[in-house]
Amino acid sequence: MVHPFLRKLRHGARLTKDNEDILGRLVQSTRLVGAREDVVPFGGAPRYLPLVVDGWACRYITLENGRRQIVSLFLPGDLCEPFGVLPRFMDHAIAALTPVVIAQIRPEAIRAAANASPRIDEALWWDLLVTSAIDREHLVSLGRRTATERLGHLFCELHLRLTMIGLVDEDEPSYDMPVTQADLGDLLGLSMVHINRSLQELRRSGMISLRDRRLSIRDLDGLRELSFFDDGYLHPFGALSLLNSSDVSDVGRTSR
Amino acid sequence: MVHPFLRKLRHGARLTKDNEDILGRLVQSTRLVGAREDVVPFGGAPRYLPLVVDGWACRYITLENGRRQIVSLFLPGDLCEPFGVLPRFMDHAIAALTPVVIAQIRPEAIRAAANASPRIDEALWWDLLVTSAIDREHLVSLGRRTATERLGHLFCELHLRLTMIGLVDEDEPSYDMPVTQADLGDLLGLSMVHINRSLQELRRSGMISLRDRRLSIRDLDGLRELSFFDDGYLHPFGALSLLNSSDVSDVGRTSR
DNA sequence: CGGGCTATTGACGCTTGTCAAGAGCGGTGG
DNA sequence: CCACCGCTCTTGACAAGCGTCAATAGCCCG
Repeated sequence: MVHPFLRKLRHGARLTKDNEDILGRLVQSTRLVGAREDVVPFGGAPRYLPLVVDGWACRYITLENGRRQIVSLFLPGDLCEPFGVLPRFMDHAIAALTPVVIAQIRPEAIRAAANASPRIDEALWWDLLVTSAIDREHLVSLGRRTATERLGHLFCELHLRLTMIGLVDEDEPSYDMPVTQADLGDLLGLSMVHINRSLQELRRSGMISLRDRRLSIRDLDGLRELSFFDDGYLHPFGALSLLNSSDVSDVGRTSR
Repeated sequence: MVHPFLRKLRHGARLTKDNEDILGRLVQSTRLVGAREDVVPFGGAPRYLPLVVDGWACRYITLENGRRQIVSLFLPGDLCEPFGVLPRFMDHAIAALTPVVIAQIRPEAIRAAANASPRIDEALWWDLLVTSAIDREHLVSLGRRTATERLGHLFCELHLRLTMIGLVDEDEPSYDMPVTQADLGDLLGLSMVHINRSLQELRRSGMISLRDRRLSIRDLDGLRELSFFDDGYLHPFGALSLLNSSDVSDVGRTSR
């Protein structure tokens, strides 16, 4: 049972056994948070960096009129704030979407780990870059994709992110999607009703099936095309060039 | 004439003269990019971190069907990528919205600067946090704000960001807004036509005036209320608590 | 058996997009 | 000097996407 944090960071740098020991020690102190509870409330000054060990969480912002927007989705292995610093004031909140196990990391410790090894440093910066890229694609979805495109794009992204941490059943790819349609609405900037209708459209067209919080992708290529999904932003094979980690052969990618 | 990069970072940490010298040396190598040209193209592996010295730039992503979304807006003093690393593959592009002067920074140099002084380190991480927060609010706009709210929020944000670098005329606050309505559409996830109509609505209601690429804010409080603008996310008085930079008295803020 | 949460469906209306045309303006070349 | 071009802004008419309101059904759990 490899820790999801390690599973993910392995995609960002070639970690040695030693590196993984150091990283593993960072995530030992954990606590449980119930579904729909805040992991870190709005406005506070957190004392630890939260990292999701198990379950799904999110970052959200609530407007004064009650409208809520989920800004980021956190899966197992995801660090909820940039490593290395603690915000002095939370301009957003972190909440559990399902019951979650949260590891609490001290920023001094994670910085020390980065300083201890260039590969850890590389992995952590890679993670920061990928996290930013995910948020950017999310923003593009809200700005320029239709409802079904947003859903399709999300499902493709989750397929990749969950694959990275070994949570996808690969023949007829399927994975658990333990969130309500209301949550999906808040995530994708749509109403719950419209999410429901768009999901049905995706089902009718044979792209997906979704029952009992389990998503099966029936036509991955179709879904990718429909939603303009290009996996380049997830940098599946490393993204940094500060270090010369040589062995990065070229990866076939859309070039425009 | 203080460099806008310094003007901005002063809001993030108490920089000494020495600190500022170090930072000033980072931004000495510059080049010019014409309006509408790419500063860094999609797909490339940049060799420098771009920083805007003068003019306005943006980060954008184009979908395969031609729709464009501007993801971030860069003003003078803005670093266009997280400090400390170079992406090995650009999943987006950086473009000039007006003619811009770009400083080219080597990531090793900026990391060395961060290591040379805790205050520089603090300022750079503060900048990273503020930049992320701006992107998050942008995402909230696209997801949960109407057209006029998005415009109002943008104008409030620009008012603050431009104030930080001394580009706002403060009696009847006004500033230059050198972008086309089409650009605003791509930034706010709307059509150019709808931007035009929404701008007129803001004019008619006496919130703003906008002529010859100059924006005047007639009713700042009204604009803030209308667009659910809360300046907390810009962390105007420092945002980190890694270092004990003591003298941060409490700042009055909306508490939820 | 009843309450609460989630998913579903229908009817209706508003926000926003699309298409198209025209006006204003600065630059350029004959 | 004027005609022409290209860019931006503006306006109108219409259509489409999505939100809101409301009602119902299914399910789990007490």
